Amino acid sequence: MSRPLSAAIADRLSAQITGGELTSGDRLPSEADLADHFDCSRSTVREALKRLAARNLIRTKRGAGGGAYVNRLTFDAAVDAHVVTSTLLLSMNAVDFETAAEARFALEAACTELACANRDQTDLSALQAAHDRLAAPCDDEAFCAADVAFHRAFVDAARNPILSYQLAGAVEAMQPLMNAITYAERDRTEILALYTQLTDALSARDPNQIRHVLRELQALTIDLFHRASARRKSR
Amino acid sequence: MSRPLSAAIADRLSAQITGGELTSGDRLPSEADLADHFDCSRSTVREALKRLAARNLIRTKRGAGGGAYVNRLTFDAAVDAHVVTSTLLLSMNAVDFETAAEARFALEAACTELACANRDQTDLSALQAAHDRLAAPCDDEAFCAADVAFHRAFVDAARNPILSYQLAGAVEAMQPLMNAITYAERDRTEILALYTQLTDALSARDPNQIRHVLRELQALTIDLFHRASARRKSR
DNA sequence: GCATACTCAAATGTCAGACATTTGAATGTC
DNA sequence: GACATTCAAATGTCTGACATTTGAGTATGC
Repeated sequence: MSRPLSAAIADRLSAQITGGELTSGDRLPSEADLADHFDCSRSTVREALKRLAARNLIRTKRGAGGGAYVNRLTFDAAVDAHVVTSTLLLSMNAVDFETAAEARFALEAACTELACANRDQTDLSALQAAHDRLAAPCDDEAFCAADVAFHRAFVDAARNPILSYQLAGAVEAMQPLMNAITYAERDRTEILALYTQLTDALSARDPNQIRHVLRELQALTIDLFHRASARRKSR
Repeated sequence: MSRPLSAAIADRLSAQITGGELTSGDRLPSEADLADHFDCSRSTVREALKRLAARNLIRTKRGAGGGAYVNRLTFDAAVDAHVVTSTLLLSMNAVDFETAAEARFALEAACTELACANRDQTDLSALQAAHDRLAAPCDDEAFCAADVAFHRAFVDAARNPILSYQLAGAVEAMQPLMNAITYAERDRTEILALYTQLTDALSARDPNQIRHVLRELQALTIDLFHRASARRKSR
């Protein structure tokens, strides 16, 4: 029995869902029925169902009319999963900082044109609000959270949910790495100045200026990182 | 008991892994020990472990010296997960084609600069190979596979694994939607001509030309889609 | 001394049956 | 018609058992 039965059952059910045979809102048979159908015990079926639940493919309800229902995958849930995976990937694979920063800013630059074309007054407000929180005196954790909010506000300005979803992974997964910088480097005025320029450029719908600021931001980020690691090494 | 115990246990273990308390290669206690520690039955622990396994956080081995080991998340596994999630997200949320295409080509454009800077002879060969497979007479499925290979070769030319990982979701998740086009639209010469231009532009390290071709590709893709759906409606 | 075969114990994988708990729906009462 | 009661269908959990896998130690044969 090389492959556990519970995994095989999970695969078959999962294929039915991803393949469209079972669609959002459908109810799976009860655990007892599934056990009967797959000719195994209820525990085995349960383990299979837990695998699906962990991947957000189903949700289970107790009581009468309960059971396992095919989940509609929401953007929020997908973003969460993507962020977790990306973070883990970075932390487990010794990706060097410059590669990560390069990817991050390249992806962010991908939003430039669309953000200029589609940005709204609410986007500018969100950007400004995040900027204000960054400028106010705050602890490192709050600063980082506001930093993420700033970048997400920029991405969201493109008004393309797919793009926002894809980039959330890149932006938020960098957070632990960025933390290493801001925790060490207390002088945040340089970053803030560039953020101001970015906000202004988006307000003016000036893609070239945005690209310019992003390049500078990337250079500054990498520079800060090198300064931080040099200081760490010298101790 | 609002939240199932098995889910709570899964959360706690998962937090230990993502939080770095348990790192790649570490062995979790045996199911019996965990059951003892969490003061619950072995079945409940098992359901929690299956949840972790489904998310690729652990792998389990049977026999002596077996048990649950913290998995090292590989790029391949992360890409797979990302593609599945992205595909599901698109199929379950009635995203209109133009939004998806817009996101896809914006992301692809994000690779332009890096691809021009870092592209290698092997990248050009991979691109050419995919192009050849596209040009040869082949069935729709093979055409689509080669199409994906072409786009991934372009992305990989940026030589940034993080970027490749992020974009795999966008490129492959579009596949089902693209299928709808190529299956209907047999004339592939237009696409192939643009692909040739893209290959040449990358060979010449000409970012402006690449951006131009990508814009044309996006326009063509959307146009093909409209033609296909108009034809579908007229029947 | 070395290779092979055997045994053993520690784990996970599976099963069967039981009970607890939740919850919507049917039913009954006023 | 509004409210309380009962019921049955599910999931959630527990217990104990057995099957299976597998590495490590041990014995055997040469």
